[in-house]
Amino acid sequence: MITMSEIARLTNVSQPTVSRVLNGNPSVNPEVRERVLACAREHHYQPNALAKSLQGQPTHLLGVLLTDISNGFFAELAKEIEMSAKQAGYSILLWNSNYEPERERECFDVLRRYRVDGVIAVPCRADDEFWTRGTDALDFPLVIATLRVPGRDCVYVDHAMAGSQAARCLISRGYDAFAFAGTPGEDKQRGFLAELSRNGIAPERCFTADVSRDGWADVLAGRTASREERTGIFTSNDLQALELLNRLHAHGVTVPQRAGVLGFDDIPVSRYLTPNLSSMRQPLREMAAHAVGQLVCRIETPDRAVPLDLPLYASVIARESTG
Amino acid sequence: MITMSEIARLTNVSQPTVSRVLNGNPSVNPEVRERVLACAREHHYQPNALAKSLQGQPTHLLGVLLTDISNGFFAELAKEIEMSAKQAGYSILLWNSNYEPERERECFDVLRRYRVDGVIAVPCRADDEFWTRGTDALDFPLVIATLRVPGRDCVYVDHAMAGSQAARCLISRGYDAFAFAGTPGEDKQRGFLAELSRNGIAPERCFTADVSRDGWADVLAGRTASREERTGIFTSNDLQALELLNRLHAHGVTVPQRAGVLGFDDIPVSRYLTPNLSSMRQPLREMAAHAVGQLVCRIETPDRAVPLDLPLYASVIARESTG
DNA sequence: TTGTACGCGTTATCAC
DNA sequence: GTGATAACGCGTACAA
Repeated sequence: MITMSEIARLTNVSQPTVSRVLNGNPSVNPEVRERVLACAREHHYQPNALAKSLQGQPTHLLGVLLTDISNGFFAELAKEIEMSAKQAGYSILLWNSNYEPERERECFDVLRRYRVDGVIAVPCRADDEFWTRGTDALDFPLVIATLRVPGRDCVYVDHAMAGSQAARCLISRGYDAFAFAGTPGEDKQRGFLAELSRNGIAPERCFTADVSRDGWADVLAGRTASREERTGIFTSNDLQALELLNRLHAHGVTVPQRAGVLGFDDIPVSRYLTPNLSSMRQPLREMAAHAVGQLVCRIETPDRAVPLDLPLYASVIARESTG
Repeated sequence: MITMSEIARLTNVSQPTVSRVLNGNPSVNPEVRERVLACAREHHYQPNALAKSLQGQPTHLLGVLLTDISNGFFAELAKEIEMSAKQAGYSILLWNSNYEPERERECFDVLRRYRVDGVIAVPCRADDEFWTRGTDALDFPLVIATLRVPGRDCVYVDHAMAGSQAARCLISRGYDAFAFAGTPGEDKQRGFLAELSRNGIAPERCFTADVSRDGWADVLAGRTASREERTGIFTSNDLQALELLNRLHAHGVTVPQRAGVLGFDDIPVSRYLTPNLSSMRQPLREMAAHAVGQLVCRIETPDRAVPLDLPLYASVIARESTG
């Protein structure tokens, strides 16, 4: 790959002059400028970004640490991040943790080696001290996406609020029994139960299916089939909703008549199902744009940057499965 | 971020000695070694990968150019590539072309700036001269994934063969009318028709629905509903299959009794549908492993590298939708 | 075993 | 307007 010195040699000028030309410095003889530019074009010159960064210049590299990019949700997020970053002039170094905390640390070592200007991360767990210790001397700004980590810059969807919206949706559709499928204790469940409570429905009347247990969908479907009431079910993500629809069908429970199902994430296939799956959409593009924006702000104008703790809101996409 | 020179200063040795310690060169006084290592650990030293590469050392960066990572198929591919690359000691610079050829060229400029050691690419179109001109002086080895580009290293699934397998599957299930949904002229269609032909079924008897036309699924479903025969339908990807299942349902066509549906890509949701969607699975992991392997071989042992043009084969995953 | 000197490609600071 | 020159962090001769 051709270098500035090489162009200088070929055009009989000094290397700094080449640098001036290529960086648009006006104080260069027009003739020389043309000669140099022509030579650079001819040889497809591209500046060595690595050498630049040796002089303390930014690398224009952003590390993006995800748990699992094969998950459609994170894949979409990655795409939005990549697009926002590209627009801001940054390239993406991608890393999957596969939900293994050790991988996360490994990632940081590697990203430091490449002197990335900043990192956007989706931690495996928000409560890991690796992420929470805000005082840790990091070599670059870090923005957390999809999770709230107090004391750090973060953009995330308010899952408790989402749970609450889900409850309101199911209540308004006339369901009179309720169930939640997900991980007991998670924010979506808390919000869901709280909203039911506010509407005079005791939390005990809401059955929770722990999706980490095999056969949870079968159990929940069976339970739904055996009851008189119409059950409104909120699942923690769309794949779980699909599995549940499948089991409900097997148990002869009609959707949305006997049971309503509301998923989460609004994966692309939702709209093609029979019945179409109602779901909740996270504002992915906004999340990505805010994350990149905050990161770039921290990088380029650190003094003007202010801490960011930005909850965004999911929205209900009502289709057939909730009537 | 601490540098070797800085460690040298703190430990009262010269910078090259630090270099020797950190690179495991044995000819260093054990005491000095300990002192240096301790200092390095204390300050979380990480070598500057960029400075290394300035001396002609590899960057250990691989460019990965995809059309659209938000597509579940490419997301999975990206994950497998990332895993293989990580194992081989490389990191990933990710870029989406969004199916825009100009973006592809842009990508190459950027990747050259970062002096990536090699690139794995999924071109928008295999016939673009940008990809086919094998003589183009590239600055790094390039491996094409998912598409065959004659004269270049490539790993891909044989789509014509896949079409043929699809036909055999549907024939064996007793369907006696056939349809293909996809882009007219694509390899899968060619293979599908050829295999039907070999089994005494004239290509004219196979209806092709052009998925680029709005309402194709409705048309195909209507046509299927109006016929006596049981129709075996092969779709170019699973999302199309989902849309079709939806329309077939609307037209009262029972699956798999009156129509069989075989998708392509085997996206994760397939198994949760009612009926479960039969599909064809591409060997993603193998494709990624071969691509990375070939690339690493070209990078690290260029003399031993031989051209690669490797067709892989998709396999039918028979579920309920084909009976 | 250790230190000195140099070069990689670039930017920046000087003189001229 | 232009060309020396130093500096960035590192590896590698070579010298001691």
